[in-house]
Amino acid sequence: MKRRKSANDRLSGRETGGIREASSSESTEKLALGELNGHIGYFLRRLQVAVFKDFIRTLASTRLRPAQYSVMLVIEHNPGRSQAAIGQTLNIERARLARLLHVLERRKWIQRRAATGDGRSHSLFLTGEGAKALARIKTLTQRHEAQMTAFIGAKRRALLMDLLRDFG
Amino acid sequence: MKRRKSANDRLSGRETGGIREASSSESTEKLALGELNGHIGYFLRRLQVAVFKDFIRTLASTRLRPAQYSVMLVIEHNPGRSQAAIGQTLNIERARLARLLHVLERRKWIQRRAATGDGRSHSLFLTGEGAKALARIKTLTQRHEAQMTAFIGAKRRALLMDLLRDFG
DNA sequence: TATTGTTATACTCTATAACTATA
DNA sequence: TATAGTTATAGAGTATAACAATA
Repeated sequence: MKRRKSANDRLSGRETGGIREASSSESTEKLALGELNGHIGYFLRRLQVAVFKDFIRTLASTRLRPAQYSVMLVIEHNPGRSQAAIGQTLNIERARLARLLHVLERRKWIQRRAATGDGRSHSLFLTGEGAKALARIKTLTQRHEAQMTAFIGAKRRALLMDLLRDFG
Repeated sequence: MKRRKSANDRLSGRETGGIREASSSESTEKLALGELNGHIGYFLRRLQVAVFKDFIRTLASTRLRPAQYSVMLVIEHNPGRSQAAIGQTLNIERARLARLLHVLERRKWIQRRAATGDGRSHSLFLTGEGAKALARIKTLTQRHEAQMTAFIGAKRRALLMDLLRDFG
């Protein structure tokens, strides 16, 4: 296979805007990985952590976590749906989603209304303030995604997306 | 691109040995993801979580977490190295690695010895018991990886490995 | 009985800071 | 001063269990 030497260079922060900020003094000796080389989970995890770190750093000013962002997006695109539906879509456990929504509610970015027809359900909506905040947030997440495309390489990223989408 | 319908079927547990155990009664309605469709981090995370869940389930009898497994492997393949070297290799923060090693030490699977030449360092080794346990553990992780190959598809897995290895 | 949402507990993981002992 | 390792704390994410209200 073709191995892009530049990928590891960028990972190490040896180029501009690298993900890790390894100082040149720090001895970055890498040991043998053994059977880890045969585990796809290991490599999936490494890249996922790097991508999430960039997301969190790029969105730091908003104090919005990846999971919170995904919930706001799904509410925006599916207004009025229940917590159960959101949780099933994003694989977020209902207990965790309840607390996550409380945080977003405290920031006045989302709103719960009594669901028509089922007294147990809440219908979820973005507030006007939440929609405005999300628009601003999207300019940051677009910047994040552009950084990831530069980091991974446009072609490699497209290939990965095609391979990964099936499992979303 | 070719979209393997069977991938989502397996994800939903509709085939034998599926990853999720969605009962057929449970309404698995998926909502629109919006801009999430353009974020590679989202899809990386989904698959990584699925793979780690299978790892944890397959190794449940050993109560060994993915991070602990990776540390034991790197110690096995690099006996006598310091905690700093292990941590740098696996991107595990030193404070976290210290506690993780205490757990493995309490199970008598690893051993710290005073490093020759630097009084600050510990040299890390597997114990005989640890090496034996790791051999047994590897039969389980091989089973896990075989399950992942069946889940992802051998060809797709190979393509992913090639694309992801660059960032490890 | 089952589902929706809530609260609570426990454990893992990540990120820091402060500390010691050595270099 | 800097590094290796330790301890502690705080927050996020995950996994359960128990509960009230409703279906």
